[in-house]
Amino acid sequence: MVAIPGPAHGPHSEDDCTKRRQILEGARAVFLELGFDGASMGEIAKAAGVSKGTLYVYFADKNSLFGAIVEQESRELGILAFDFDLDGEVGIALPKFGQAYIRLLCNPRGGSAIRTVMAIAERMPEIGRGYYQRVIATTVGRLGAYLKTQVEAGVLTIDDCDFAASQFMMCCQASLFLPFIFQATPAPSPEQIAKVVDSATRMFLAAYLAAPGADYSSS
Amino acid sequence: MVAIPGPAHGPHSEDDCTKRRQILEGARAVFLELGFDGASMGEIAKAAGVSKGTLYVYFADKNSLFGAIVEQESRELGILAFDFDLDGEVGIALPKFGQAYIRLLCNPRGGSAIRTVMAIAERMPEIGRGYYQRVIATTVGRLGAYLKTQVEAGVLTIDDCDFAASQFMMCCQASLFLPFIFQATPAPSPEQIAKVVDSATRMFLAAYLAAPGADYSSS
Amino acid sequence: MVAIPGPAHGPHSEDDCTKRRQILEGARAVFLELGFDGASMGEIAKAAGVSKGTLYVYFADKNSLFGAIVEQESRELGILAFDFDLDGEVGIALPKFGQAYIRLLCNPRGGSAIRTVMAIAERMPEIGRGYYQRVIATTVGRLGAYLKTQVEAGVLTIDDCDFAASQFMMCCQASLFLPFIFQATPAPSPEQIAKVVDSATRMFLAAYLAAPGADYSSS
Amino acid sequence: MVAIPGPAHGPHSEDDCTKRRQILEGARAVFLELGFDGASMGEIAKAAGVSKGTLYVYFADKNSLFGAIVEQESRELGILAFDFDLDGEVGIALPKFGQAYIRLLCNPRGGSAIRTVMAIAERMPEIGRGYYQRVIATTVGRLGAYLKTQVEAGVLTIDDCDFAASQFMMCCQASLFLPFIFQATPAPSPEQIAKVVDSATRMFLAAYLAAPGADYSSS
DNA sequence: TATGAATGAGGGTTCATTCAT
DNA sequence: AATGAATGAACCCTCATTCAT
Repeated sequence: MVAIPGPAHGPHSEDDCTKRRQILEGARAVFLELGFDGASMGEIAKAAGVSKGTLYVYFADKNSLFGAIVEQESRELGILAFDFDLDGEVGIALPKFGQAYIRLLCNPRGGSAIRTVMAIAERMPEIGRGYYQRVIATTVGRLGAYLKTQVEAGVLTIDDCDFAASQFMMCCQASLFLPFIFQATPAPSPEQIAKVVDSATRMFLAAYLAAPGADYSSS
Repeated sequence: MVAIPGPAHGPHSEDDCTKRRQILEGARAVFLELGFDGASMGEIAKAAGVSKGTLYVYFADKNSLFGAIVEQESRELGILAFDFDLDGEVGIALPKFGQAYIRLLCNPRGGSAIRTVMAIAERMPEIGRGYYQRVIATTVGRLGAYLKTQVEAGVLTIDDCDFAASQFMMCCQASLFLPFIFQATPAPSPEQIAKVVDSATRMFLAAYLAAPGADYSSS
Repeated sequence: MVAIPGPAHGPHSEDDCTKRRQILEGARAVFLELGFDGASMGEIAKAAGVSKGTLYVYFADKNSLFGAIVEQESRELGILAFDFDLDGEVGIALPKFGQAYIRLLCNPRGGSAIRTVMAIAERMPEIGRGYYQRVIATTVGRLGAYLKTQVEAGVLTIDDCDFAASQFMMCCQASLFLPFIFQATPAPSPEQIAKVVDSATRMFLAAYLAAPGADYSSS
Repeated sequence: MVAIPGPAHGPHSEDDCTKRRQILEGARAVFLELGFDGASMGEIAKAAGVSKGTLYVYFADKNSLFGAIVEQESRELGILAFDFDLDGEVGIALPKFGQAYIRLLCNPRGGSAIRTVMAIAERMPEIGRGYYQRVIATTVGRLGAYLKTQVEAGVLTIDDCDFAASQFMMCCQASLFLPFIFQATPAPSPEQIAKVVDSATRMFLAAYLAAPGADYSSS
């Protein structure tokens, strides 16, 4: 379902990537704005500045092109997640991480991949699953690993670090993500984000800072 | 963009509501299963047991019909939110509320309204906004109001009760909602839900149970 | 692969047949002139005087429409074959039959079904087989049955009457059918047909008229 | 409509013929298998092992390439016809000829030129006409010439030798060619062919073996 | 009011052909 | 001469919408 880059499709001259990237860029814009069904190959071709036929030189069909977009998008986000600066003291690391995460989620540039993928997940479960694994699960794992170091350092008391990571990440979204995704409010400002993330951090630490009998992550 | 019930559209005989409701029911099933673009008026007519032409007697066009569905759906969910049993002690009320909320969100029966509306929110912002207001904001408000009573009763120490409500609700989703919506896992079991909600409750109370200097909801 | 007339497709009002026949007529003209691949649904719609969409109200797809044309055509030819006047003396009956058969085969009105079906038989074997059965085999069987009566009457001496029938029919085509089908000559005139068929008759009778040791139909 | 070999098209280096023949070979395979419309230039290029662009170096367009294929094919068949062993006694020569002819017609290897050309004859009459002249008419003429020698030798009594040749050839097809071309039966076995051809021979000789008043070829 | 036949614009896709390299 | 990337017209088919009944 996902376009395999390589010999399967697309020309192989030196400037392959130019046209290919051009198409991906146009398709990204159109798909993320209009969704899978709402986007038409004609529109995509126009946005990419190529002819409709050329799309099919590089991608087998609409599904493949969409798959490539999602894969690219999720790879980029996955990479971003790995760039998160997760060192040092929890009181510093958590807010930094949380802010970066929310900025990623509530990207003000047009078209939300997360929305588009959610939308299609029922009809194209692999796409949804793949995106979740590459973006969400990866990021949770990243934060979970950091939490684990803090547990081992005796700073935090957590039973299930990945679950706690997920709790923190969700908490950071409070009052921000849903209004944004439903278009009820514009993308949150850095200040809003900072405030919400700080509150989430305090909440999280109230629950998990090492203290006798203070582990709330399990029953 | 949303069908206004009344003189603008729809017949006015005695069994108006019958046909209209019949159509809404069919349209609901098809829209929530296939999304706005995936649903066709023919399919909807078949599901509703009426002719295609009849759809246009009651609704101006596909957009209007969709708007009516979303409005109905969100009104129903809003009502459900008001049925949440929010009395008594926080240690009891919060888990009950949280579980009901997650069950609502991660409805295992096919076709998620939340996904369908998210999907279209970029192209039809009023639809998204309306849904958010009627479902999410309402529920947050409901929980916020309850929290306020507890603050006034001296049980909790919270500055912004609606924001805290949102925090709790997001916390309850940890590890459940995103995998579900991305089709990475099946709908969570009641046991899973209970466990996650319990943890969220403990976290929430660790942060907000009334104690000197324990308010984390504001800077 | 063949359109089933009835509830499967097409509207069911009183003048069903009008539109349906209109479409079949247009499709017949275009298919038989241009062949299956050469014919476009747009062209057919134009020839039929309906919109492209309407074609799909009456027929599921291009294949079905083509199948319906071939079926109709072969049914008509099959009926014609049964109308052949096959009574009385062989010296009268055979030429009459042969002439009717060649007229049928070398129909001067535009578009030869036999050619169109031959053309597609490799890719749509059922279509070819069905046509052969309904048109050729039926006609051979018809003549074979007549020959049998003459054998039983002691007029002819034939071992395999259906094979002999096929021989006669092929003989009647000599110098007529192939040039016609390859567009090397126009459709033969009645006089040409009569001459060729008479010769075939004489040849046939020379071989099969009852006489001691005169059966040539088997080894 | 048919590519003229010479200055009009095609390069003139030493290995011209190599590439050209390579293309013709690939095109032959694809055209005869899929028909004119079913064959795509891309498929042909692949089958020929050259690039799509190269096809247009040697042939002006798809029509020209097809014309060249048919011309080549018909020339080859015409040559085959001239190789038919037509000497000696009619009782030997006729069956030999008939069998070779039917084997040629009912070629069991995929892709029948005769079908492909018939299919296109209405839209490209010159192609059909050319094929008929080069293949059918030539072969008829060849057999007709032989028959003439036998007439002159006093063995046969025939008025129109070419017509009689056509009669014999059609007779040989009885029960074989039409079922084969319509895909109603597989290609006939050598045994079936032999039997049918023998019967045709006996029939033919019954009609035309020299005897007082035995000429059936004219009125 | 309710129907469903009819429409035609637009969907994704293929392919003969061109042209810069 | 040979390539193959690029094109755009045309393909089959779907579907929101209209309208005569």
